[in-house]
Amino acid sequence: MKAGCSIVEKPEGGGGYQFPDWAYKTESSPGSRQIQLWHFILELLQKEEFRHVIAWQQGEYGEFVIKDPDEVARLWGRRKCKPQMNYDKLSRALRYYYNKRILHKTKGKRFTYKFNFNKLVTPNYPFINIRSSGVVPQSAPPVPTASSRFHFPPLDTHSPTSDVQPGRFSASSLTAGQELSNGTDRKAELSELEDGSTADWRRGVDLMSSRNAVGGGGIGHQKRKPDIMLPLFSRPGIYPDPHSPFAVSPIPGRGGVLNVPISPALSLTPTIFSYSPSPGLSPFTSSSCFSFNPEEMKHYLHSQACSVFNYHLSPRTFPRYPGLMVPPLQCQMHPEESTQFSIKLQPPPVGRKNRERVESREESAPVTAPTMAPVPPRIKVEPTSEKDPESLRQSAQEKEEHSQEGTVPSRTIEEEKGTIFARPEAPPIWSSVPISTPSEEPLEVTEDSEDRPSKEPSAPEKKEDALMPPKLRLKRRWNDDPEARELRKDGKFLWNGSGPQGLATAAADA
DNA sequence: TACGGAAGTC
DNA sequence: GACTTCCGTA
Repeated sequence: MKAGCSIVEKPEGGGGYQFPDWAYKTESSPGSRQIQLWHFILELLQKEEFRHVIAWQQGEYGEFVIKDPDEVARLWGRRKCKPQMNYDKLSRALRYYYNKRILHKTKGKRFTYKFNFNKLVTPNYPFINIRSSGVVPQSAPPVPTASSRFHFPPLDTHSPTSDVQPGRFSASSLTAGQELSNGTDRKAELSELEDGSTADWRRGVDLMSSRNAVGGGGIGHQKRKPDIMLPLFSRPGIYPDPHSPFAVSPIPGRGGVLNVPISPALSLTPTIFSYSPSPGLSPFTSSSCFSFNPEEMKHYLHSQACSVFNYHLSPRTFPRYPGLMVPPLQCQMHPEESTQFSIKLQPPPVGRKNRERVESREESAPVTAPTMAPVPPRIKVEPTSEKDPESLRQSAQEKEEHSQEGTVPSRTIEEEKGTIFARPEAPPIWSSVPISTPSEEPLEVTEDSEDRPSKEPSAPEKKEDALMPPKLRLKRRWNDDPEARELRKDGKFLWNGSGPQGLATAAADA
């Protein structure tokens, strides 16, 4: 930001999303030394005095209307010291956000755009918490049912260039956040699967709120960093808080660095959250918060697995953590939830070229969409993803349901076309499968597993086996191996419920 | 009004 | 990398 150009000094504490202080520092604009347009838009949206210029659209979460395009452009131009700025140019910049999926256009509505907060919040505010005590000010985008869950830490009222407040956004979270946003070629990792629509977010928040209604209150009162808790799946039972798998650490006094957001967006930067085997090598090293807590690690891995499954992410997104096994996954949501919680990830906006490409490709390579014939989930299918007949039936039913769910009215055909998921399937198969990452990517069967020695070389490699695709081979082994079956039956499976010891054992076994 | 390519700037 | 500027197209 050039000096003297700023017109929006600092967001007021009272309005709009309360992004952390550093979010408004130009340096915090990921990948840029200048304020980014979306930042600026948020700022305007947040300020009462610009309500006549730009405002949140009622009824649609994250949607805003530019009421006075020229004025917005003028403000933007002023901010950027570009007196020649006009709406045409500004909108061009906005259109660049389509591809980044930070923003998309609300079709049919003039000057109306919609934020994809998943894209904004997660990479930039990875440790923001959504707390039951949260407050969403007036100007925040309408969140029909659970606005009170959406909370950003309050802003400081002092200089925008002041440092991050300890305890608000700790160095670690900031670092992580910046690592996130500056991580290696994120574009490459931004598969279309990884995007969550704001609707997802909303649904998730709704989910949270409904859960909070029952057991709420526990999370927010804990003295901990303002982690972001993207509301998704919980694993009831182990942790006292039913709302989130990460909400409360079982270890007293530990907020839990591993309170990692599990969201479609998590996978945006899978490697960022990869935990190095040694805390010393951890990305969180610089933080005093790092703890190598096996419980949390298990929890984290578990959730990762859930995430991988539920969002059909590539298991590549799974952290490599030699020796660590993931406990049996019970990502299956509560029945009611699983029926309500339908995920529709936003596809990337299909550009002209892409549109053509997609269309031409559709015949040969069907895209996953609820309306289409059953297609393999867009996840690297691992041996573990073989389902037993029961789960197959289930997922078939689910698929049917998906196709019956019909289309969300507000979605355009184009969006619908690209809709990736109608609902995340619970991962029954993972429930018994070790997600170990010992000698490197046992999950990575699809790609290069062929060159790798299989995990159980003891099993006689039959010729037919050899001819079999690795997936099938592993499946067979999985199904046939009595030992494995036994383990499955017992539910031992490396995860024996003995906590850290189990982990240790598992690691040792591995 | 909106989209997106292309080239240029910082 | 994130725009800015220009422009052809729908």
